[in-house]
Amino acid sequence: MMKVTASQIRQDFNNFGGFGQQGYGYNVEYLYNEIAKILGLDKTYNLIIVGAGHLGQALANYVNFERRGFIVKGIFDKNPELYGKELRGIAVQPVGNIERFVRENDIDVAVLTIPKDGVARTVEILVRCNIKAIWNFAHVDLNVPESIVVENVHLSDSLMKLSYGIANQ
Amino acid sequence: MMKVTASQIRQDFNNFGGFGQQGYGYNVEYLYNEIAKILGLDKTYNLIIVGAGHLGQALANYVNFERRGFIVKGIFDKNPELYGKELRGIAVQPVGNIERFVRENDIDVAVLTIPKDGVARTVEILVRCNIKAIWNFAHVDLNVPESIVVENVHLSDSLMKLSYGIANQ
DNA sequence: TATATTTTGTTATTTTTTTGGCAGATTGTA
DNA sequence: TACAATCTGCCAAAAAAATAACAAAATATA
Repeated sequence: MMKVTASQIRQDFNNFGGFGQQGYGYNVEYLYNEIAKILGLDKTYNLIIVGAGHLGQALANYVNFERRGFIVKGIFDKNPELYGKELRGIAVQPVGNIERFVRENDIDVAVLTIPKDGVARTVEILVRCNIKAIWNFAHVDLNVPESIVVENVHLSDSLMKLSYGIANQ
Repeated sequence: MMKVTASQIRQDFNNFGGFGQQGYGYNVEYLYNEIAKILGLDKTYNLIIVGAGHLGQALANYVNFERRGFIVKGIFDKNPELYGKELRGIAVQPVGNIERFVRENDIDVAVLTIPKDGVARTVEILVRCNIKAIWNFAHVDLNVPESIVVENVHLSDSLMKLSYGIANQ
């Protein structure tokens, strides 16, 4: 189903340890929980969304956040018309509040869903208040210290992969 | 800047041919266009968006589609309240219209931004009317013939990668 | 003009990843 | 109880990818 060989799955697992029992198999529930621990899904993290456009709103309503241990604490935008608008019970705030909010609410992760012109300044602020990680949906690569975890979602790249797929059957 | 060695870039290019001139270098504009051709970005494709929720709306307003040769021709949703609502000048239609629309308008690509319960039925319809490719934002893997190009954007996976990154510095 | 420098294409080497094979451990069956 | 059958962990082999090295071709410099 996953288009992966049994051998590869065993090798991959064994990079983190042995989770099964020879001759018997894997206990699926135990394995699932162990993988969750490896991925850090047993911990919870506080999160803010920067950019309350369509994508930001889609993510704010993204149910899986909680399931993965990410708790949406704040939403920010530079558009005054959105101030106070509630998404899942959380009011949109001005981006000027980010620095104080992150420091006071122990925020770990920022989701970036803003146009690229605002990215550099926003990232600077996030770095200054010691954010741990950035989930980056902006179409630029971020310039941050090594210690900050960045996970990019570059939809442009994905679209170009699709295009290549069509062009080559 | 890209954290890739010069050697690797040369190797990668040479999988598709030689684009430079020894001793002189690469003509950047020529190289850019050649890569665009390889990726199929010189052609245009007709596209529909299935699911006009926040994510669908975000993508409908996604400016880069046109730049990459993808033209949004139709938007569909099952929620009657959205019927007729215009996004970038295109009215949302009932999902029941998909089959006829795809056949009549020579649609190449479908963007799936619907909850997972509706996916199987929708994919069946898309396969039946010979869609070429699916850009899949739904949180399930699709069951389609080999000949159909599928590009998955699994945000859950990305979020778990982020989690792993934080858990391991 | 001769020589040094730069830069790509290509081949060789090294490293990494994937696959294959088998021993050890457990369950099922005659 | 003996013998298959099944399934994981681990090691070996094969394949793939990344890196290194160098020749060929162009420019820059003395």
